[in-house]
Amino acid sequence: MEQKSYSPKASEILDVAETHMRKGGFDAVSFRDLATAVGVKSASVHYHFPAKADLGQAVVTRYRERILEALGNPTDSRTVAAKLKHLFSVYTAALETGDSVCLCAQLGAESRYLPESVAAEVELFFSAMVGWTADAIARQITPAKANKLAAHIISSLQGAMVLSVATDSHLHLKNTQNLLAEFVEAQI
Amino acid sequence: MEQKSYSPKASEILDVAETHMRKGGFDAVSFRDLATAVGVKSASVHYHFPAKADLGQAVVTRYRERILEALGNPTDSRTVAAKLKHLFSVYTAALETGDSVCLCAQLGAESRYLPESVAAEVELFFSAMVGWTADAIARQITPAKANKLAAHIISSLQGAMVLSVATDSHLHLKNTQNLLAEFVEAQI
DNA sequence: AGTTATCTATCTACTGATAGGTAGATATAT
DNA sequence: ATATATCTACCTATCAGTAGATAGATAACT
Repeated sequence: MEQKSYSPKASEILDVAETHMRKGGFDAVSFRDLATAVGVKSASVHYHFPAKADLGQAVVTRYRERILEALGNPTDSRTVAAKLKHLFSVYTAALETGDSVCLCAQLGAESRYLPESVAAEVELFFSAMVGWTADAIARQITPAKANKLAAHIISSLQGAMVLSVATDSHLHLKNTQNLLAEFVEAQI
Repeated sequence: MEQKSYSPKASEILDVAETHMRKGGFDAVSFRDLATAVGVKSASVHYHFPAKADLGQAVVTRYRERILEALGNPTDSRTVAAKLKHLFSVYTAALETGDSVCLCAQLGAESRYLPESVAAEVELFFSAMVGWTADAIARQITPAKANKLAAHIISSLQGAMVLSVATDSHLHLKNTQNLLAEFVEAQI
């Protein structure tokens, strides 16, 4: 997993693109708007990211790498409860910085209309998140059971983000986290 | 809740708009595409729905009415398990007919970029769904607890739809339904 | 000389929206 | 019954704005 590095301007472009994409989806981002936001012309944005699919892919890849790095090692010595709490805090922070859903909740929903390369990255994000969570909760339970529980946890968190944004009440995410914690405790 | 009635052509337009909107969001629908699909000119689509916000609002309203009608009375004599099973079947059917997420998972994610009137309808959809579910599971538990549990159920189902579409594996929805059923059973 | 990062200028295609017109059905008034 | 008016559902034609993308020039740094 070599972390690709971007020039300062390219990073800036990715920042703006990510923010807009999270709020309005892939089509809510335009080369002109990006260019204006970072102080260049649209042709220069094409220089850094030749086609829009390249831009989308870069945004999602960087997003995944950043989140997974923030999550840390799922098999370290922390307790299951502590890891779960950490996972929750990452979701809460994502919701609060920007008042928008997870990038991949947005793009995942419109998966069928995305360039294939972008959709593949989105799928990879979800696999990685479920994988991390399964590793984090694996103890006495079987791997199969851990996987199912992990998929449910990620699904619930993603959905709760959508409801939080759509109903303008961030309590939905908190509520789902509380009930998930209770449920997982009983399962492990 | 007076059910608004549309002319055959207007209904046809709403059908196509709903399908496209579920797969690609609000901006994935264009007046020209709709017109071509139903065999008229774009100006005629504007005749039925003057502005795009009107179209979006109509699509969401009709969607909510249809789903709630399919759900039936949440306080009838069926068992809680039977009602929950019915709710699940509505979600499964929605996913399978069209291989796309719930209309409001899509629009809810991009809530901040929608015309206000459309966003309000999306919010109403979620309120209605949580309300129905809270009524359906209310028994010995307090209304406050029923509401929290209901919100969690709807959140989880919405998120599971997103993962199902994004990872192209409808098992996510089934998995979440299984675990939800287990959790709710233990709570009531 | 080659690479990097930008520019100007332009292209085609598409967006939502509007103005103004028309054929045919329906309703009202004489 | 007949003439007049209104309504429905479409049409043609057009608008200004924006989309992604490209060609070719320029300047700076290695």
